[in-house]
Order: sequence, then structure tokens, then C-alpha cells
Amino acid sequence: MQMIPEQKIRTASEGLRAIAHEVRLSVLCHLMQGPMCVQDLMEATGTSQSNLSQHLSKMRLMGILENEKRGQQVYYSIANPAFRGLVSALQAIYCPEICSTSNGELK
Amino acid sequence: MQMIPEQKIRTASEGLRAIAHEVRLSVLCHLMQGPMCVQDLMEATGTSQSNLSQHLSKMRLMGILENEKRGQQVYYSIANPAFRGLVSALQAIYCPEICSTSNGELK
DNA sequence: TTGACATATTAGAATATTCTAATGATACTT
DNA sequence: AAGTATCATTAGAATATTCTAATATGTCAA
Repeated sequence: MQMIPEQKIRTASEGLRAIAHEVRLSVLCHLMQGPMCVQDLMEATGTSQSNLSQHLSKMRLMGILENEKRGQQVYYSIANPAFRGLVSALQAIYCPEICSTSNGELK
Repeated sequence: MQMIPEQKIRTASEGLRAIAHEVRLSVLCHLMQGPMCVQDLMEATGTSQSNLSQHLSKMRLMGILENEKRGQQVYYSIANPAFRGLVSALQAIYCPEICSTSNGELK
């Protein structure tokens, strides 16, 4: 009768770790508003190209993000919409004043 | 217009890290059902006393758990109910079949 | 007050994560 | 084809996290 069965705790904690980093969380937050290319994410997060690329790669491998090549650029977006719920829950904890509904709309 | 403003990304990612570990997530999940003492959490998580104690301490310092001494035992419980929302969001991702409402009741 | 029990703390070794610097790959432009 | 721009990959140093083992603290019971 647990919320998350023992056998899935490992997987879930790995999922958490995949976004429990300043840069990766920042990326995820920015992508809540729609797809962005690496360049723009670089500016948005203030991280080096190489570093950002490694973080993006990690999130993609974890099934959180997906990417699409458009010409010279690669656009990243949120692959699993359920991760939006995680961000909303986080927001409820750390900035409750900016209220939003669970589907991500601002109120 | 971001869900989590830049200045709070660091804090939020620290909060995530505080539960992004098998043992700590397992503890949090077990405590969803109510307070438990260290001994029982030890059995529930299969961790050594010292190790568990260190994890509990970390979660307490992060404001996730609180504890209360009752005689020889120390009971831990969820200090910030908003963290329940995080677990629910996690569950929606990793075990959607076990559906539950946002307030934690099973359906 | 001594011993047993429950929990906390500390130090340091083991392990994992993160970042930087260098290089590689691919797609555009001219 | 040569140069430039965008992104990915790699190796390894720097840093942070986790675990174990030993010890400390506080509480209860006899």
C-alpha cells in the first residue's frame, strides 16, 4: 500500500537525480514553454557548450527530453509530459506565491 | 514567465537532491503513511543504522522531515506536506497504473 | 549504577558526479 | 573545397556524495 513500490524506488530516484542539478532543472523549466535549441539554452542557463551538451545528453538518455535536428540546430523538448507535473510540484514547494494549476497554466 | 524563477533554481535543485537517493526516497514514501521510528525505517529500507541516521539528518536539515523523541525512540514524519505532491508527481511518472489523487488518496 | 538499547556523530575510504579543455562530426555559406 | 557555425564526445582533474567502522549520547530497566 505504498505510493511507490519498492522495486521502482531505484528507477524513480534515478529519475529525480536526472533533474536534481541546477543546470538540468533550469533547462527543464525553460523547456516548459516550448522547444529550444542548444544555443538558446546555453544563453538561458549561462553554461558552457560542452557542459550543457553533456547535461542534455543525460536528460535525453533518461527519457526526460527528446531532440530534433533542424538544419544546423538541435531543438530539445520535454519528451515525457509527466515531468511537467514534477516541476509543478516543485514550484508548489519553492515558490507557492506563483500559483499554477497542475497542467501548467498560470492562474 | 517561468515556472520557477532563476533565483530559486538552486534551492529547488538542492531540495530535489535531498530526495534523489534510493534510501531517502524510500524513507519519504514510507512516511507518507504516517510517522515511523528509526528502527522501523531501518527495517523498511534495509539500511544500516548509521547510514540511515545520516540520511534522516540530511532530510531534516533540508526541512523535509521533522522528528520527535518518544522515550528511547525517535519518530520521523514529513514536515512539509508539499513534499507529498512531489511523491505523487513521481508516482505519476513511474507507476501510473497505481492511480492516486493529488492529495494522496488512492483511487 | 550498570548494562542494554536506540539513535547520533565523526573520520576517512570508496565511489559517483561535474566541469574543463581538447577534439570530432555535421551542416551550412561562399 | 574551404571556412565557419552548431552540437557531441572524450579524457581526466576537481569536487561532492555515500558508505563503513568506530565511538558518543541519551534513555530505560534491573
